[in-house]
Amino acid sequence: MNVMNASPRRKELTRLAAQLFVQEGFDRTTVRMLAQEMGIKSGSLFHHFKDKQEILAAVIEEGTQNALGIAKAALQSCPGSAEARLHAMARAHLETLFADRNAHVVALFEWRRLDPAASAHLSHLRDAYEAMWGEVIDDALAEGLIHGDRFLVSRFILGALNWTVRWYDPNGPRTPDDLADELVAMILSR
Amino acid sequence: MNVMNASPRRKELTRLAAQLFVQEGFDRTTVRMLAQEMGIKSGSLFHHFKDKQEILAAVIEEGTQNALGIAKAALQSCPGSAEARLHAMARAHLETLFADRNAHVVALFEWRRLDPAASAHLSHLRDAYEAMWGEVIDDALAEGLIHGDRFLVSRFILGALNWTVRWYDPNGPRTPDDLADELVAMILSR
DNA sequence: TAAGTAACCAAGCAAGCGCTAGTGTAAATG
DNA sequence: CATTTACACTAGCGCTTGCTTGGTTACTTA
Repeated sequence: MNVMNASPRRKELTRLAAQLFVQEGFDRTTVRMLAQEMGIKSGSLFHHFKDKQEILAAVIEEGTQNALGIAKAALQSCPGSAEARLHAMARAHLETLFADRNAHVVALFEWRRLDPAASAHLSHLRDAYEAMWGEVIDDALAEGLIHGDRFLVSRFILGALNWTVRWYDPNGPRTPDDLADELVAMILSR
Repeated sequence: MNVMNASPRRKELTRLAAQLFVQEGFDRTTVRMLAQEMGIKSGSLFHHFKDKQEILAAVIEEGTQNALGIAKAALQSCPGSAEARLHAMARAHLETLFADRNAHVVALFEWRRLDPAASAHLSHLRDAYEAMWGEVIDDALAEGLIHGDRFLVSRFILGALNWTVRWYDPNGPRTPDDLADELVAMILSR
């Protein structure tokens, strides 16, 4: 059953589940499909995960933890100006968004399928991540780099960034960093 | 069966369906739930709609048609500057987004559940809507109101606007127009 | 070498799914 | 008055769902 472990096997199964959840949506993904993708039979799945819900929670937790880690690293290695930190956060956001694209798409669009217990637990992770954004945006506002309402600016920026998963093509001419820089340039007061 | 009619009865059923699709998601909404919400038995549902897919298509078509109508009206009654048209489009977008919030949430987050035929048909409507945005943004770029890549700017703006359905509280202190104005202010080059 | 454990499988259950068939009835239409 | 149309009903078919059961296999450790 392995309630909260992170064996390599389970990590790999989680990765495959994320892929299927994106392709089909959580509800339409059956345990039989998941098992087939993993090369096992559907019964065996329940050795690794308590139930289907736990697979969803594992996928979302994985993505959110990675986002937190990358954002922290980005800010730590960037003690510069508020403008530099704004750039760094935007880049970090898109970096993790496309490095773990499947997990993040699931987190963004299948969150509501979580049962209340899992949702409550994962909300804390997400809140911690958004709090980091809040600080960076506060500093940018304080320095006059951008103008507007603290809350609205945060939501608009995160909305524009998150929505990229719906249209960004990694095989196109632009890198995620290009997107981040262009968005920051667009909102900076000049 | 009523393949493509728009009787008042059917419109009301579509509205109720949109509400349930938002609450539960399309896949988890059963025909029995839909029927109960409509005050009829599940079998009777198939007198109004050919199948469950058609209900989804009706919901999305309703929302998209309204968006098109409102945007056209907004631009027609606003032959002013590019800046005024930008404001008008942003306001129109949020106006329809929250006037028909359920339908638009379904359109934004359940689009992939459409079968290919319905998706192809509705894509044209959506493309027509996005083309209107494209023109307004082109004009704003030409006049130097905003700067950046035509494609990216469009995506960022629509992303920020669409994402509002995930956090906007109509009982809060802000009106949709407030949001639209604040977003436009944020991206205008000053 | 014996015990323990992680990983897996075949089979299947109870519940729920979308949808169909066939029927009844009241109002609109010729 | 006869017919059609719109809308609703009951009953259930055929299938899929998440999950369980009872057991086997392969590897690690004492």
